[in-house]
Amino acid sequence: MISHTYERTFDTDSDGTADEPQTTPATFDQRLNRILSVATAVIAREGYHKASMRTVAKAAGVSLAGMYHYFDSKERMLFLIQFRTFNSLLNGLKEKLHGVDDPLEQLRVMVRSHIGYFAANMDALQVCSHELDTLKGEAYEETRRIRHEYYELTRTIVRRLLEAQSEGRALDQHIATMCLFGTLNWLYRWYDPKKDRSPAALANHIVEQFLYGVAGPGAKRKQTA
Amino acid sequence: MISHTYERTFDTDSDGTADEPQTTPATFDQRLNRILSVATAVIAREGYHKASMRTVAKAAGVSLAGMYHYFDSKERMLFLIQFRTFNSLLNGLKEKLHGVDDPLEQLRVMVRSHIGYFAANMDALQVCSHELDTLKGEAYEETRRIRHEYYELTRTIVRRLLEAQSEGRALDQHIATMCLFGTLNWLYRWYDPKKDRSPAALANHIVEQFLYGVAGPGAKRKQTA
DNA sequence: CTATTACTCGAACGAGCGTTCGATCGTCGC
DNA sequence: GCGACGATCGAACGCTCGTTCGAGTAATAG
Repeated sequence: MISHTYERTFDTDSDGTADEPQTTPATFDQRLNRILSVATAVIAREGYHKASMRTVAKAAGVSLAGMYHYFDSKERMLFLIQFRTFNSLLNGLKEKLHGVDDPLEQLRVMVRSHIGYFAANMDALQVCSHELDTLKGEAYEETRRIRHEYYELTRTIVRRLLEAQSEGRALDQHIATMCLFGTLNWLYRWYDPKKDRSPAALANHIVEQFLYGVAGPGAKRKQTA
Repeated sequence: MISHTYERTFDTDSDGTADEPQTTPATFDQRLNRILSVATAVIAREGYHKASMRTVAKAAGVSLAGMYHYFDSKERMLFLIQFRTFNSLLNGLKEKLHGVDDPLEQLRVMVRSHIGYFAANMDALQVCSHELDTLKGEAYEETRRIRHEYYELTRTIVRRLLEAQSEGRALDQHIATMCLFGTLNWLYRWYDPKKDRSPAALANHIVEQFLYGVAGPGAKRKQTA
């Protein structure tokens, strides 16, 4: 009853159209997913430390004690949210990147994938961006591994982009990548897909700006003081 | 004993070399500043909601009850930290921007100023970036006003930069500005002035990349799918 | 029919929280 | 000398927190 908490199916379609009759109204995973989804919304709104298990339980329609049949602690609840989100994000990117070789197109795919995922899972990505350093110990390391893989994937794209332009500019690939992540991870502070322009349009804008800057391609350079 | 809490001197040099003999070891403002400085460090490390008044008091070398002679609540303590930081940041930028007319040079000044301030006040800027939505009501509005002025100042620079290049690219000034802020506000997650390159070098990199992108000036364009 | 299992919950525990109270100690104006 | 005041603190209050416990229910297996 402890170790089963996240070894079960990931990426459930979250749709209970099974062929079995409704002996139980939902499977364990479906109920777990619903609680995690509610918890994600609450934590996104109030922050991890301020959000209480009581609030989440009430919002999810279960008792306080009932929560502890799905995870053994509040910290593990956050871990599940982050782990699943990072996993989805990474696997989605890997999938969409399959067969794409041109680094410029790879960048487009990466940014579109990230912003698309953000638009579809705003709360989850907000929690992942905001509570990056909240987890401790082993749980932190486990999420860090996934994030690092996501980072390496992106940095490789950036490196190839930087190599493609052979001018003497010494742009550091690590800094360039972190600037891109800064742009993307800051989205949750201001971007609202329902009010602002579409995710696709935003992705195009960000790619364009990341590639050619605000001064535009072919702009005359001034020396750097 | 309530209303005096932040109408006093800002921008204190935080250096207690007064000419008076040491009747009291420090003035009220100096002690307040020291407590706020310690509180900033603790909040930067643990986050606002997890950081307790007891922890801050212990770290500052005062009793728990003694804290409440300097601010009437924990929330006001955070407000003071944020208000003073945003004020310093904004006033510093305004000052450095004085007499600079070229928008390209203005951008350079803005990024240098921001990163310079960050390197000198990492904890404060981390707290301001991370706890942006923690304050509520009037206190939130007051800090928002300063942030908005800082934003407008930057957006004007970006707008003039975008106007300078008359090509048909439709880069949105708001999005472009938020991308820049994303890059800058995300610094606290990865940049360490003691290990990484100097603030000046980082500022140059970011300006260069923001202006001309990673594909470089004069790069051949491909149409956007 | 019975024993087991999965699940849910009300109630409580102990710890930590922000804040307040009342007393104490110096320092200064008078 | 003395009352007022700024500053400080130990102790406590009331509350919320994460977590646990034990009882209860319904479905399942033998």
